[in-house]
Amino acid sequence: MIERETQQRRAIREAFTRAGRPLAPHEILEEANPDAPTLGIATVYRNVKSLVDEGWLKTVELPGQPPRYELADIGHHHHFHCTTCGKVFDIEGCVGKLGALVPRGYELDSHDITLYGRCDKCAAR
Amino acid sequence: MIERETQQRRAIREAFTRAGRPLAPHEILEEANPDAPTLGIATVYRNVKSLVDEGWLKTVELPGQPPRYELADIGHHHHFHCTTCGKVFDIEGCVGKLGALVPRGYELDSHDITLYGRCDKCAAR
DNA sequence: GTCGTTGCAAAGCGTTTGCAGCCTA
DNA sequence: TAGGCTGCAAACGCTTTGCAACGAC
Repeated sequence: MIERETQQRRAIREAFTRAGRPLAPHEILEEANPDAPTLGIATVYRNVKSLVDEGWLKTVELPGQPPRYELADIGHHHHFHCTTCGKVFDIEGCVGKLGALVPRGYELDSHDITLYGRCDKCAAR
Repeated sequence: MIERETQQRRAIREAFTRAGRPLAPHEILEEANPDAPTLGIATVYRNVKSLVDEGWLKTVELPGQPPRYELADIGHHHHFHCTTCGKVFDIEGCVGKLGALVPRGYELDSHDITLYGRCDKCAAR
């Protein structure tokens, strides 16, 4: 599908490896700006889509938020959404016994957990 | 703010008490159609907004989904999203020890848990 | 009869698509 | 050089807003 490694595509990849947290399309644009000042939002959307298709990125959906994306090679984890700065951070670990919550007759496949509060930088202020 | 109890507003209220689950705007339109066949989507949005403002409804945000709404007077709970029929159901109970997941320096305020799978009707097929 | 509310249509906003020119291979 | 990729602008789908007509009080 994607066959060429362009400046723009490289800048988008580096934005993710540098950030180390899930990025929304407009955050990608900002993060990649030093490497690719003329990068357009349409190019961000197109490259993100192909990077997800080829398994380099995965989609991170949080309640009430536009989709973000992060490197696909990190394992099962959840997310912390800072309500002050708006950034999203990865959280390690998971809780057990979610199956106990499911009503009789329902079949559980997977789950999402989102934590809300203040990140270390925002809490320190 | 809202001063009049119109046919449309009554139909929207009844849609929620009848459904007993979170409803998205288009689901409200369908559910209220028997009571208010000419109901317009703009009216749904305006009434939902005012019902949230006055505390009769609350917003239910699920990952990757448009906002839904449900009666505000039900307590803390989470949601089950059926990946077959697309409907959302309330789940009672909650897990503990989420605080243990939070990194040092972060402050936890609240959380969302979303379960995915098949509801009883879809699982029975 | 007043004036808040409704329904339509236009405006917004974020995302996707069409197309001519650019640039990687 | 060829053809995939980019950037702009138009198209889209969902939500919000403007406005004239309607209807609750």
